[in-house]
This record gives sequence, structure tokens and C-alpha cells, in this order.
Amino acid sequence: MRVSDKHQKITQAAIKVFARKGFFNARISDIAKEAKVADGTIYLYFNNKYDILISLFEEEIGKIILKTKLLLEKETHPVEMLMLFAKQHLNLLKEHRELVVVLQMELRQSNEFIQEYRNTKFVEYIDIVSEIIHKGQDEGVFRAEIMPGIIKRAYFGALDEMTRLWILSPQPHYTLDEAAVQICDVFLNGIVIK
Amino acid sequence: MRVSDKHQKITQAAIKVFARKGFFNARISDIAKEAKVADGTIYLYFNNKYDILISLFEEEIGKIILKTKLLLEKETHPVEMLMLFAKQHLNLLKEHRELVVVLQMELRQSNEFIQEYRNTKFVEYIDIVSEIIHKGQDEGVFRAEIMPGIIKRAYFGALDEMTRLWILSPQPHYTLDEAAVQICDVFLNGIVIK
Amino acid sequence: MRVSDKHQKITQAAIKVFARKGFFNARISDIAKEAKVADGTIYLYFNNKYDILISLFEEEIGKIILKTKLLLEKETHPVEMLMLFAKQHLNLLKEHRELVVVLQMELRQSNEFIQEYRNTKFVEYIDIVSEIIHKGQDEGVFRAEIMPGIIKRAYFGALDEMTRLWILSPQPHYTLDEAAVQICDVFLNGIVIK
Amino acid sequence: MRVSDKHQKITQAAIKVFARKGFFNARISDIAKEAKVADGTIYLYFNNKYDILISLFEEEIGKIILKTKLLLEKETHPVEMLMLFAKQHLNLLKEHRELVVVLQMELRQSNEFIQEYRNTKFVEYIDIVSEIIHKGQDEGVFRAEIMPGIIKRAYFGALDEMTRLWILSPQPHYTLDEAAVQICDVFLNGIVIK
DNA sequence: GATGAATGAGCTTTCATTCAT
DNA sequence: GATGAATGAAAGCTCATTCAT
Repeated sequence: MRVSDKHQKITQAAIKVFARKGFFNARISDIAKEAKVADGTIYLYFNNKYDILISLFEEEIGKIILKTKLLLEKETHPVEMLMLFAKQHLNLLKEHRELVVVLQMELRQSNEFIQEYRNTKFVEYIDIVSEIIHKGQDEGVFRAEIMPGIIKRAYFGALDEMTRLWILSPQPHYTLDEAAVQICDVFLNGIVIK
Repeated sequence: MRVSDKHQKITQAAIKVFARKGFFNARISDIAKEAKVADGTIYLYFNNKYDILISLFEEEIGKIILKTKLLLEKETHPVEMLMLFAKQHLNLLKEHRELVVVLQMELRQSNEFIQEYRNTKFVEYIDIVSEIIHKGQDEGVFRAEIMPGIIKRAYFGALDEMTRLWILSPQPHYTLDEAAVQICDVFLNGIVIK
Repeated sequence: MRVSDKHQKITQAAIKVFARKGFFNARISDIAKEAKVADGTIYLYFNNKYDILISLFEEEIGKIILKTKLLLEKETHPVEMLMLFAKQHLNLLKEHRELVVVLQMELRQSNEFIQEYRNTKFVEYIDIVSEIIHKGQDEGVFRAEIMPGIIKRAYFGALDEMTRLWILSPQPHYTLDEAAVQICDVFLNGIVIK
Repeated sequence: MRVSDKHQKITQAAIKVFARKGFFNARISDIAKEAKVADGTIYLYFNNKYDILISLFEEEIGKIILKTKLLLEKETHPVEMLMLFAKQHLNLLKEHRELVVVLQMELRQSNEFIQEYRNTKFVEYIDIVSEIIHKGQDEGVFRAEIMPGIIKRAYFGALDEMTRLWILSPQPHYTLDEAAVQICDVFLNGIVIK
């Protein structure tokens, strides 16, 4: 058995348990049980409970960034790229619901270490948006007075809030696609040169 | 000393402590110390630790909603109203930094009880936005195809993400006003009829 | 209002509360509520929680001893007297159920102070039995080889165990009178000279 | 170390501590210290403080019942059997003083859970007496009008009260054997057919 | 005397982490 | 590497008692 197998099993178990119970209410023994390993085994792969959250975050967000960038390579038009980003972001919920819950909820702790970490990795993800905006401005498609550093966050925040809505309401009023279309509509309308 | 004094003192102390250490890492004795009361005194005013968070949330968000609505009464034009909402939301940070941290962080965590509670009161706040959008559509200022139920969340989410940035980075690249202006610019451009 | 009124009210309230919840699970505030006085008022009449139990015990057992002795004055024959004692003892349950529960249960704590107290007062009560046995032996009715110091306890213990049965089982198989008759029958048969 | 070792160590420690301080005044840390384990270890073997008392009771009374029944198998005459029961009951004090204190004191207190539990196992013990009485009646040795259901309790109560005396007075006036002989004398005299 | 808000010591229980096997 | 029994620090909460009013 490769070392990474156990590591993976524990990470995946932690995602499930953190999503279900929250970081603080999750017990190491819950994760161990879910991963079908002994409690002590977890400490062969992680330094402590926080480390599991941090590692999980680092690895999974890395995968998402990679996947998103690959997807965007197929597009060249900034407008289409922003729409693709939105769809991809909202679609995470379908395929990785538990992970999204963890990213949404548990990474909001007012714990300096977590926040520092969250920021570093998130910036990489959000910067995908600012790069698209820059590209759009360079190509004369987006308004020059738009500040990518602000709008990348606004765009991400808007999508993120929609995600939160779906996580919390089991019976949402809107579909993911409707939301994606609406949000892109407003943002694009707001930033393109007409 | 009026009864409400102790209640107030504990609430304000809890905001400080929760903002500093997070809900789970905050100890009752921390709050008691900060409020300059005995540990047991807290239980004369609150049922348990959660109850402090819930009460705090209910009271403070109530004040914010009231204040925001009062402020908006002075405006009649939907565009101005949305801009006022944005400024007011971002300004909360200046006057009530610790409270905003608690609302941002601790009330987003995946505790069912908190989430359920949070939802009802939060909806009231966010609905201020959708009401403005409705009004704008009725007056023929905003595009009819905009769905207020989605855009209210997108708008709030965008502002909220900016707030988070300021909470986490002590030295932000942008001022609050810059951000407010930019976000309003994009959104309004995106939703007004030209 | 006489001082003793408050004292009485608290004592009676304590009997009810101790019977219902047990000494340790009873709170001073429960007793205060039941007695319709403030918590602090209790400390004007009693030194502490144990003191309530002790006082209650001393006063109530005193009343019982007095009542029992008065009743026995009407009888002269040792056999009849023992039977009367038994009936009287078992009858306490009917008229003072809560008090009997407290005496039965709460005075069994392995608390030296309580036990010492219990012993002193109880001896006075149980000695009523040994005095009757002595009298019976002097009159040639009871066997001389019977040791009153042992049999008084056996007799009391037998009756006491029946009491416990009624306290614990809401639907007992036997009536109080049946039990009294049976126990007297056996004991008297066992100690009289035939 | 076998699992049962820790369980046994904790049980025996609990008996000592409960006997010394009483159930409510005994702290978990007292038991842990006495058992030479960590506080938390206790919770690997017991659910809570009550559970220790209940388990202890179940196990120990079970042993006593077994031992008593084995002992009685050697006798066939009802009179001898009752005498043997009495001796055995009073002898428990010599060999298991602390356990007897717990059974006498702590398990008589008005906790509903304990009472309910106590009843079932205790009945099994006391029923040893009623079975002997039945046997004696069947064999025409004991009077037919004796009600075993009542007299079993009277007999037990008489012995139990003697036990209490020895627990409380370090310097008793009578020996255990004297007491056993006297009580059996009276009871047997009272129930045999002459 | 009477009140009841305030106190804070005290205790059960949990659970992240360790380490002997 | 893997285990899981054992650890013990830590904290939420209770409640007898006090004392200013």
C-alpha cells in the first residue's frame, strides 16, 4: 500500500466528517472511524487536528485551481471565460458538495493561522478572475476603469454567496444555471464596453 | 445597576472575545473576565454559550437592520439607495469591527442551530436589497429580467467578500470608498436600463 | 408572623423537596420556592443545607416519639403494646408519607455527622420497643433469654423494611394491616412464653 | 494487562471511595486516584458516575447471591437453612465491610434510577428467604399461615438493621453470632409448628 | 428581618495526543 | 508502520452561600 493511500483515505474521511459535524465538533476518532484506521495512525500523517484541515484545504483547492485553469485553456474570449469560471465554480457543489461545505464553513474561523492560509491559496484561485479581467481590458473588451483587484473579489463573493444559499437550503428557489446566467449577465453588462 | 447593564456588558464582552478567539476557542471565563463579572453571572442572563452567540446576533443584527432602513428612508431613487446600502454595509466595519468579525466568521460555521437561526434574520437584512431592486424595476429604472432573489445575494456576497478582505488584511490595497464605488458601478451598470 | 412560622414553612417545604428529589439533588432554591421565601431567607433560620436535614429530622422524629409514647400509655399489656407500636409505625406512612421517605432514604448517607445524629435520636425511638420487652420479661410474659437490645432492632428493622417496600412499590401486594398482623404474629409467637 | 483488570481495579476503588465519602460526595478523581488510573480511564469502562454504582451493585450482589445459594445447597432442613442465611448475611460485614456500607447506605437513597435497578436484583436475594419458607411450609415444618412474601422482608429487615448497627458503632454491645442466634431464635420460634 | 442578584469554587466529562506493544 | 488503551488538561455549567439594599 502506498503511503499516499492512507493519507488520501484520511483526507477524504476528514472532508466528510468536517462537512457533517463541523471542525470543532468533529472528533479525531470520528475521522479515524470514517477512514477505517486507528486514531493514532492519523498522527503518522498529520501533526494535529488543524493540520488536517490545512492540508485538506491545500490539496483540494490545488486540484480545483488546476482543473479550472485547464478548462479555461479551451476558451479565449474574456466574456466566455468569465462565464465558464462561474459555471465551473457553481458546479463544484454538484460534484464535491462536502468539500465545498468545508471550504465555505470551516475556513471562516477567526483563527489567524487558518485565515493566513486561506488567504494565500484563495488568492491564487481568485486571481484567475482578475487575470481574465486584465486580458479583457487589454483586448479592449472590458472597461478600463474597472479595477480587477476589487472586481475579482466582488465576482467571487457573488458566486460564493449563491453557493452558501444552496448549501443551507435543501430546496432552493433557483437552479444553479439560472443563477450563473443571471450573475454573469449583470457583471458582464456592468463591465463590458458597449 | 439596571439589569440590562449586565446583559449589555456581557454581550459586548462576548463580541470582543468571540472576535479575538473565535466561538469555540473562547472560554466562558474569558467573557466573564472581559465583562468584569463572575463566570456564574453569565448564566443568569444566558442559558449557555450558544445562547450568548444567538442573542448577540439577534440583538445586533436587529440594530443594523433598523439603522439601515432609517438611513434609506432619506433616499427615493433606487440607484442612490443601492449605493447607500453598499456604503452603509462597508462602513459597519469602521464602527463595529469586532461585531462584523463575529458575523463574518463565527456565524458562518456549520452548526445547524446557528445556521437555522442565522438564516431568518439575515434574510431580513438581504431583503432590503431585493426590495430596492423591485422598486427600481417598478419604476422602470432597472431591467425587468433581473431576478431580485438572485441579485440581492450576489450584491450582498460581493460586498461581504470585500469586508472579509479588510478584516483579514490590516493593510488593504483599496479604501472602503473605492470599493463601494467600483462595486456599485459594475452592478448598477449591469442592471440599469440604458 | 411568628418566627417559627417561617421556620416551619421551610421545614415542611424541605420535607417535600427532599422526598421528591433527594437531599443532594434538591436545591436550596427549590426549597425556597416551595416555601415561598427568598433563597437568602433560609439562611436566617438554618446554617446550611445539612442543617435543614438535621433540624427537620430532630423536630419530626421528636414529634413521632411523643405521639407514640402517648398512644402507648393507654395500653398496659406488653403484647398489645408491641402490636400498637407496629401499627403506629406502619401508619406513619399514611399520614406523613413524605417525611417517612426522607427518614428512610436521606438519613442513610454515609456522612458521619448525619449518622451520629440519626443514631442518637433513633435510639430514643427504638428504645420504646426494648422498654416494652423488658416490661414483658418482668411480668413473666416474654421469655427471659430474649435480649431486648437485639430484638428491639430486629423488630424495628422488620417494620422498617416493610415501610421501604411501600415507598418503593406504588402497587404493593399486601396491605399495611396484613403486614402488621403477620410480623407481630411471628415476633410475638417467637418471644412469648407458652 | 487484561481489560478486566482495569475494570476490577476501578470497581474496587469505587467501593472504597463510596463507602468512605458517599456517592454524591465522592469525586471521580478520588476513585481514579484510589484505582491508580487517570480520570479519563474510568470513562473507558463506565459511562458515568452512576454507571459505576450500578455496575458495582450488579456485579457484587450477583456474587453474593451465587455464594449464598451455593452455601445453602449443603443444607436441606429449612430451619438450618434460615440460620445459615442469617449467619452468611451478617458475615458479609467481616469480609466485605466497605461493600456492605455501600449497599446499606448509598443504594437506599431516593434516586429513582437506583431504586428501580436495586429492586430487581435485591428481590432475587431476598427471595432466597421466601423460597426457604415455602419449602418449610411444604415440608410441614413452618406454619402454613405465614406469608412468605411478608416474612422474607421482615427477616431480611431484621438482619439488615443489625448490620447497620455494626457499621455505625465501632464498639458494638453484641457480637455478630449472638445477634444471629437471637434473631433466628425468635423468628424460628415464631414460625415453626410446635 | 427579607430579598435575590452575584459570586466563584468545584466537579463531571470530553477528547486531542501519546506511546508501549 | 499501525494500533488503540491510556492519559490528563481543560472548560462548561451548577448551586450553596453571601451581602448590599
